[in-house]
Amino acid sequence: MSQPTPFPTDPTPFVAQAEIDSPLGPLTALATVHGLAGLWFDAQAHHPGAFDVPVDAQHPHIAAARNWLVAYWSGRAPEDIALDPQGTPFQQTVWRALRQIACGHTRTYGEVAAQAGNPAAARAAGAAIGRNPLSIIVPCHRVIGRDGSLTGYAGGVERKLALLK
Amino acid sequence: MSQPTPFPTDPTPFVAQAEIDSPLGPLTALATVHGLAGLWFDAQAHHPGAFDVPVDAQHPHIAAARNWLVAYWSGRAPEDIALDPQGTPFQQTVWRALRQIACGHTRTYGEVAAQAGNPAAARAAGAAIGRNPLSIIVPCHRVIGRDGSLTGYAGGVERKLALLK
DNA sequence: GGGCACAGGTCCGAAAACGGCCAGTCACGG
DNA sequence: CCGTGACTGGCCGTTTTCGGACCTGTGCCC
Repeated sequence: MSQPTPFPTDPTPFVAQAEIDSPLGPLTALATVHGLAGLWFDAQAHHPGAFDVPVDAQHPHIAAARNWLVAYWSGRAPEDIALDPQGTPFQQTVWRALRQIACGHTRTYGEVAAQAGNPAAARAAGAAIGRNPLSIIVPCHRVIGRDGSLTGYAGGVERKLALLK
Repeated sequence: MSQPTPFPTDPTPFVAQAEIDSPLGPLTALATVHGLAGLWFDAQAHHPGAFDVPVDAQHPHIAAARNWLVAYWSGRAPEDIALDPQGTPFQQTVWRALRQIACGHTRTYGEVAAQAGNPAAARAAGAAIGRNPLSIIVPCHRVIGRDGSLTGYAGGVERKLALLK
């Protein structure tokens, strides 16, 4: 195993990475053969650090991510792209639930937990959301506290607010 | 929860306890509605301490244990009795494996671990064996080191040796 | 060439700690 | 009489830490 491996066990190896600029700061994209595996703001919380993976800005999944972001920032509806985030089964379930939150809507942590199968796991859901490897694309920023507070965002609450614009 | 609860979570409550004498010293027996849950030498290692459970030497499962022991000490083959030890899944598996060691035979910790599903978990098996709540009945004393050494016994190595007679 | 003693090493569960939560209280001020 | 805010105590999956009834290799002594 050569990578810093931010994930417990690592079923699918990473094959390419690249930097992508954005209005909110530079992003690092990471891909497996199956799809986009990561998209982090540089220096955000839970940033997995540097990867021992070749830089390839032309890799299909990374190019797709760039196109997705271009559309997103320009206000158009991005097309679905192949995603392959690595995580525990529970985390996968939570992230899948997040993708179903339509643009412009919000959800509470408890609701996300319920949709993930366990209404009582709100706190665990919060932890899973915090570990979301696909910033922006998986809209973890659309989850807020039951009382309406933002409560937190790995990329910084100010970014969370900006994304909810 | 009123008991000292030696077990992580306590699925089945205890319903009766009693003292039983033996050639190797007094034993404390503990029962759930499903069967015998504990049989400890007094003052042995990992002894769970006193229980807030009524003393009932006539309880069916405890009486069965007493009969079992009488047969055992007299050299006869005891009949199977209902057991209900409380523990983690891994521990249950290990204890089940122990029961399959025939009288007069021995097994190494590694072999027990293998039978429990993970050949590399010899050390963890040792820990599980040490927590065996059913002294004598579950023959944890028939497990020895790969090199033949006794290596340990919660009730004291001298008892382990005596039981292997 | 055995046999024994002895340290490392490593590995695995179990137990404890950790949050991007939530509901239930209680004490205050409007 | 409500609304608000601080505080409390559970909840739950993950992560980290810990401890051990092991095992294997080495070195020394017959």
